[in-house]
Amino acid sequence: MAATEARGNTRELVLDAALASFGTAGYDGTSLDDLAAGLGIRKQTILYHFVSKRRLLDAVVDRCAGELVAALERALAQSRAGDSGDWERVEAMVREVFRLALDQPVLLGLLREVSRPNSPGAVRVRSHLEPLMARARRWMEDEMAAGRMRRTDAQLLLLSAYSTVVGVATEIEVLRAAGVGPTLRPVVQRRGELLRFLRRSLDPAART
Amino acid sequence: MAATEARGNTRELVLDAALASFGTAGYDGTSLDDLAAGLGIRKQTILYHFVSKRRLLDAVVDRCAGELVAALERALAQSRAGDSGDWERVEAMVREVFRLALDQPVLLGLLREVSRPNSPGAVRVRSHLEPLMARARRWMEDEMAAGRMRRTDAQLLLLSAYSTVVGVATEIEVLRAAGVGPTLRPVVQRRGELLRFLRRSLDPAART
DNA sequence: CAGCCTCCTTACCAGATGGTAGAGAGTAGG
DNA sequence: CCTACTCTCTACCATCTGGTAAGGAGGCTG
Repeated sequence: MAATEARGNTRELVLDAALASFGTAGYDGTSLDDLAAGLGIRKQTILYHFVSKRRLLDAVVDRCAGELVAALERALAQSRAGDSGDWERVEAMVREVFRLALDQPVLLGLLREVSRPNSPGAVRVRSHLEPLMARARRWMEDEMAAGRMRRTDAQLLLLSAYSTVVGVATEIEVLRAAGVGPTLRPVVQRRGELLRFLRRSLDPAART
Repeated sequence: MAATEARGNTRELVLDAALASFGTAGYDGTSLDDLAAGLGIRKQTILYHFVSKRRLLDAVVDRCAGELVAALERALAQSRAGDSGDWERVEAMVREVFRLALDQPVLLGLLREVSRPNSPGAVRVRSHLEPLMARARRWMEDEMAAGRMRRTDAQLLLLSAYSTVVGVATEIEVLRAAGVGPTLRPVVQRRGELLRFLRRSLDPAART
């Protein structure tokens, strides 16, 4: 018992620290001992809550994916409220994702770590993202069929957008490594590029 | 003595395997034992040639950086031979880098691994890239001063281009993870985006 | 042959890692 | 008061890690 504050939220604190560590040091580069030491607790406390390191990663991924889904759901609901066109809806989603990423840069770190081919978290992330992707894809294909969207390869477009977001993570880190200070501008630029790319690909009213 | 083929090139074989493993499994995720086992040799043979795991990574990075520099030097020489304008020269360099990346996708894996914040190889890569970047930056700033290039933040532009290349690495992996087959098209697309971006930023003759 | 050098090996180790077993402390309910 | 449950701890372990020490086999040179 730490006797300090933080009574029942050890679990959450561990998740926070794990998210940060997995995102920066990577899964292999994160040791439970170090993680615990950073929190002033013992490694076994972590294992009590999460059973194994692997499951801890899963829990971190689950929580983050939950936040992402919630954010997207919110953006979708809002853009549905106003009778927006397809393009406005797409833009709202993209902006929401970037907002989430800028609010919590650690999320990007995890995303990048987990996008690595042999990452233990990759399958878990996939299981969360796949339904989202499939849903988005179906929607896009319906809109295309209805002539409200320009015809294009929906899956490839979605994956490209996804990679762009992951790429933002690396860009932020590259910039920080190079000693460039506030990283807002390039991120906003990437967002602009992505939006332009999507618009060009999807919006029937956009110039080719 | 393996008694098989491969006499004096054990060193190169180790470098090849290490490049692949560092690029996919990461530095921490690569064990010397596994690396050696994959080559049918003993871990100590690796250590004989490279002294330590860290130095092995350095050697891998050095070799890759050497290839990159050579490729860029070649592209530069060629574009100097013809009396190309600035923009043609920039384009030649970009195309050369992408060509190298497509020829040897493993290079991208390493680049991504080593672009991670706390990566042991990060400093080594920086020491290779910094002179290149500084040189490019000086050149660009000269051209800007002479009015042959549009004025912009040279460093930010270079870092952005760099991130784009690293981003290509993640994109390829994302696509492969999603089961999308030949990854040529999206890569070419990224190259096109980068070239367009650079042209817009640099070429005085380009449309805004 | 002797000596040296290169290359790869076996033998071994200290430290870190993820994980197990079980006890202690606090709290709630009967 | 006793029991049961939750949470954290100490103690311990098997395994894997990068790394050291030393030896053997082959080739070159004196």
